[in-house]
Amino acid sequence: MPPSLTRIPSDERRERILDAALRVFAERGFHGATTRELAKAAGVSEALMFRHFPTKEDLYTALQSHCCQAKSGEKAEMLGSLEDSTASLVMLVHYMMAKMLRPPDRVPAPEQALHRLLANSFIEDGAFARGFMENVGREFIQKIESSLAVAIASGDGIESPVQSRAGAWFVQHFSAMLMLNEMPGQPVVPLAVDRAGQVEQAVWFALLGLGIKPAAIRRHYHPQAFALLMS
Amino acid sequence: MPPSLTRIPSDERRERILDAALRVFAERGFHGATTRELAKAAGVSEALMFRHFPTKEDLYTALQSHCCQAKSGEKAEMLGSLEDSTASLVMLVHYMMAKMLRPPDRVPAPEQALHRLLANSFIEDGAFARGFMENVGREFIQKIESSLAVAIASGDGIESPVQSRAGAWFVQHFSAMLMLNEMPGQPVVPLAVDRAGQVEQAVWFALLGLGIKPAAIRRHYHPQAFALLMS
DNA sequence: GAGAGATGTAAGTGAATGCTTACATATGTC
DNA sequence: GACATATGTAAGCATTCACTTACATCTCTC
Repeated sequence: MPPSLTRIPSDERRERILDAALRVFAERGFHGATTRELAKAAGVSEALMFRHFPTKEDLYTALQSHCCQAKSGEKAEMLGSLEDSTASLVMLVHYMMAKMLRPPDRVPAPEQALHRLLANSFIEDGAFARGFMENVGREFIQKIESSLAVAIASGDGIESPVQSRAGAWFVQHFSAMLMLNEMPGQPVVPLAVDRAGQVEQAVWFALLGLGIKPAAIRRHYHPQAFALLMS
Repeated sequence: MPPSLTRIPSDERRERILDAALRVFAERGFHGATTRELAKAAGVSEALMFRHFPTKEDLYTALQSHCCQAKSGEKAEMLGSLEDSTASLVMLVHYMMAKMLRPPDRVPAPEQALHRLLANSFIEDGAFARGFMENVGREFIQKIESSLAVAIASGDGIESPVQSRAGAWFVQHFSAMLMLNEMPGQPVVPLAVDRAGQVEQAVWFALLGLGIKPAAIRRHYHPQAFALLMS
């Protein structure tokens, strides 16, 4: 071993390789990424990379489960401290839309890379996306679902054929597609001139779709206040 | 030239290669598809394929513009014969959702392949998806937009911050994500047990999101009748 | 029927790809 | 301090890749 390169414990090296692989796989896709690129991005030789991950495919799947574990349980505390109410529902929906409609340069690189991996999974067998949604999205969905049920019971929302569970996933799907739309450098469909108005419209669309009454939305949703709160 | 293979005019051969390439590129992605596979799927030698399309990338982009032209103007007449009204809006939204929520084995293979190409484009630079949306989705969006405006003016819909244009795209985004969700063999998020109920809920969500009043939806939307009409 | 040009293929080409081999250095243990 | 083991690399290996070359056959024109 050349003395120029620091000696590093095995598991830490493993993580560094995974971190680098996330970037490369996200940019190039599975087939587009070469093992040379992957090794170079991690700052190691191919041989060492292949010692940690016997095949390129092993690295890819290891990366996927790594992402699932890393993100899991990140915002459980925030959700736990939130009561089930119309206000919470409005809050959650605004949070989702604002997050998904961030301009691409405001999205941290690792998060963007994760999004690309997820999008790729939809085109492949969907296994990664399925696992990710189950581990990470579930609490979020459950919170929306229970808040929606309370909102309807309290008279803030109407009874409609849209069941709470399905409605919660609809909101998630809708916001995911808003993000997908912005994933290329230039958005596929340019929605509006100003981001803030865009978020506000998306929030209204989602809340109305869930059956929340316009009066209740007006009462609970103050976009500019929310924007300040979350920046 | 071996006598076993029929001689075919150049432009027809070109189309056959494109048809085969659609299948292969959709299944494997750009980097995953090899020129051998592409040629074999088209039933020609690589050399001939390269005579028609100088590089693999040329074939890919030619395929994309081929798809745009092929689909364009397909249902203009149906949309043209539709008046701007709440009924039309309900009809259009149901049509979209029913179409996007078909079980994968009921979606014709070329259409499914096109969807995969589109999804890939979102991960890449989005240029193909952008072109496709402009050429193909525009009329649809415009019809939803104008019908929505009429519905609101007639009192069937409320005035909300969601503008007609944005709302129309929201519906399109929402339905697109429903389809993406079903694109892998097994859906990423299993929404409901029965398809019909799933479509009905999606339609309600979209119409409510646009600001259509529940009473108006109930008046114009009769899922089972629509399902019969369209089968 | 002969020349021209289009349609077609078999058999490569160099370069790149995923992966291995052979070997060197560091570290912990007794 | 020497042995075992883990960390690391340089230099390939066989294969596959996108793409060419050289050549054969068909069809149209005159």
